[in-house]
Amino acid sequence: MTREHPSNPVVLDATARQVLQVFSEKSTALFAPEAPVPDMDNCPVRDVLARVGDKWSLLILVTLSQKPHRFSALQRQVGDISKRMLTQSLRMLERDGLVSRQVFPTKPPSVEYALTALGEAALVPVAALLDWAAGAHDDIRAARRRYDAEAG
Amino acid sequence: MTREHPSNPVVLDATARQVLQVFSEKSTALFAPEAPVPDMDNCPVRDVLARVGDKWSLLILVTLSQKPHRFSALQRQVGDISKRMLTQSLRMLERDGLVSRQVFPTKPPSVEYALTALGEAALVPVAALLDWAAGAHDDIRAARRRYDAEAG
DNA sequence: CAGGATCCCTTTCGATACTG
DNA sequence: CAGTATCGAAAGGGATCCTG
Repeated sequence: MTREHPSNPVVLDATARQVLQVFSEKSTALFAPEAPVPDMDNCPVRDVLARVGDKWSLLILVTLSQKPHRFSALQRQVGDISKRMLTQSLRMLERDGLVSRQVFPTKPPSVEYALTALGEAALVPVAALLDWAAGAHDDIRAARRRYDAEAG
Repeated sequence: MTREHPSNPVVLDATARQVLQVFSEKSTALFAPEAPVPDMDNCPVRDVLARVGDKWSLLILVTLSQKPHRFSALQRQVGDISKRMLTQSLRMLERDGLVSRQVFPTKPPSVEYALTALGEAALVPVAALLDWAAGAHDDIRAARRRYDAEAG
């Protein structure tokens, strides 16, 4: 955060402009100096990308899209996630309103996690991205082999 | 990777099944035992998610979608990225065939980076995700306020 | 059962200095 | 200009132990 930024903003189309503005921490480098710097709590793109990009959130969401799960069942389903990370990931997802948490005061207690409507909606564009990724797999692997082959 | 996995696979629909299979390192916990364990080089979803989720790749792709950029111009546009991370990110994107790199043997040398067709195609589902994120921003922030308000 | 707290190792990434 | 090399701080994340 210490580097200097020359003021040479270029013309970006509206979509990319918005995307960059909400995404970049230092978007002032890309826009007029008087534009307000979006703080991190104000950046939905970084928020969403952080969830999508982290190790477990997406896997949890997809698992919950099948049906609601209790904590332990969720851990078994996801596979090799630790209780620590499962708890932590669920808290973030719950805080963002993507997952609901319902406690049943039985003995011993049971807690059921489920997708909210917002969580289900989130999976729509995510699924599209995953589909693209699956489709582009061959191309990516081919490019990778070419790259590694020359001057490896 | 040391935890044990009971063999209680559940029924998942085909899409989620594929997503989970390519995504989860321990997908054997979710599928039949005889299913081949996808190695990491064979997992396009993790690959793509790693690019989408990391700190700079997406910003670089969006910047390049405007027009090809030289190294220094790209660094200025992105904002507060270090040369180290810019180089590293570009190498990964180039290796995956999303970005092309062309060297002009001038003095001093100049290098131009541009999106490939694959890179442009990748931005389509990514843009959809970003659009959703922008649209869901208010809902997410509202949920967050509610969560933080109660028992903060 | 559903976590919280703690420890510690690994990876990530920024800063800095140097090179063809 | 376009990188490479090295270092250290910070974050991510697993293992383990403890609790209502």
